[in-house]
Amino acid sequence: MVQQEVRKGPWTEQEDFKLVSFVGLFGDRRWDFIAKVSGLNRTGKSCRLRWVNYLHPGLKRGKMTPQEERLVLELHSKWGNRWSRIARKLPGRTDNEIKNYWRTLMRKKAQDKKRGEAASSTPTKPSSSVHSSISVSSKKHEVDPHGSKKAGEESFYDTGGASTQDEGEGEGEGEFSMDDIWKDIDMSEENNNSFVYGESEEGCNLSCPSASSSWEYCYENLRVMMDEESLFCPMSEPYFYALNG
DNA sequence: AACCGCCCCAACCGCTGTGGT
DNA sequence: AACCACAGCGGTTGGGGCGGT
Repeated sequence: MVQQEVRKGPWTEQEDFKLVSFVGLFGDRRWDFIAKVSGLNRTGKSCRLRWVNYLHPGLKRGKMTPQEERLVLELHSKWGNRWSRIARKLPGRTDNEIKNYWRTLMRKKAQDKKRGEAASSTPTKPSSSVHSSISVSSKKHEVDPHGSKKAGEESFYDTGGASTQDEGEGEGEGEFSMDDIWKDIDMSEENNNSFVYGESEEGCNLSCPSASSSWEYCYENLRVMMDEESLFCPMSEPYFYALNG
């Protein structure tokens, strides 16, 4: 009825603060609910996305390590475009991030290929050499705040490399030829599973860093904001009881 | 200095899966 | 068993920044 128009587009700092605070209160689950009670005129979906892809304290940001790049390639060959699944194996990385990374990588490859064909007489880049490390030294953002990614290795799984085992889900993870990496990841998962703000699901491997300063800063500000503006004080709302009682 | 093109990332959209009633 | 609401996923797009001309 009074329903204001749903906000879209980039999030403001204030919105972020609000969202973070409400997730802190109610956990990272009930997005529709959070969207409503927070007063953000956003959809639950939008809130979730913002949290998962940007605000979650466990996010790494920055360049993918060569290890991560390799892992992405491997996992994609195994599972195809199951980004969220792949993301679960990369602590601190989001499906969106991986998806974007992959997309960029594929585009570069496509371009390289084209160029190679253009210079057909002498194909300079034999893209057939699987796992030859192409260093797509993409000029861009070499030092950008969020960091850029550079390509890992070669291997052509366009976008559904999954064909091999895909649905098998197989979880044949054991026989994966990347034991070291797996161990690494398993360990990091075990170590990071204790995230305070939400009962992250099995998959949510956004590890909680030793309190990222930006996170603390953000949360502190929130408290202040809520004090000063006494934002609808969710504590006093029936919602609070509904959830906690 | 201005313009153009490319690249990256954040965010949206539509569909599917899942749990509750 | 059917329906509904919500969460999650994958695909796609638009904006902004950077480098090159």
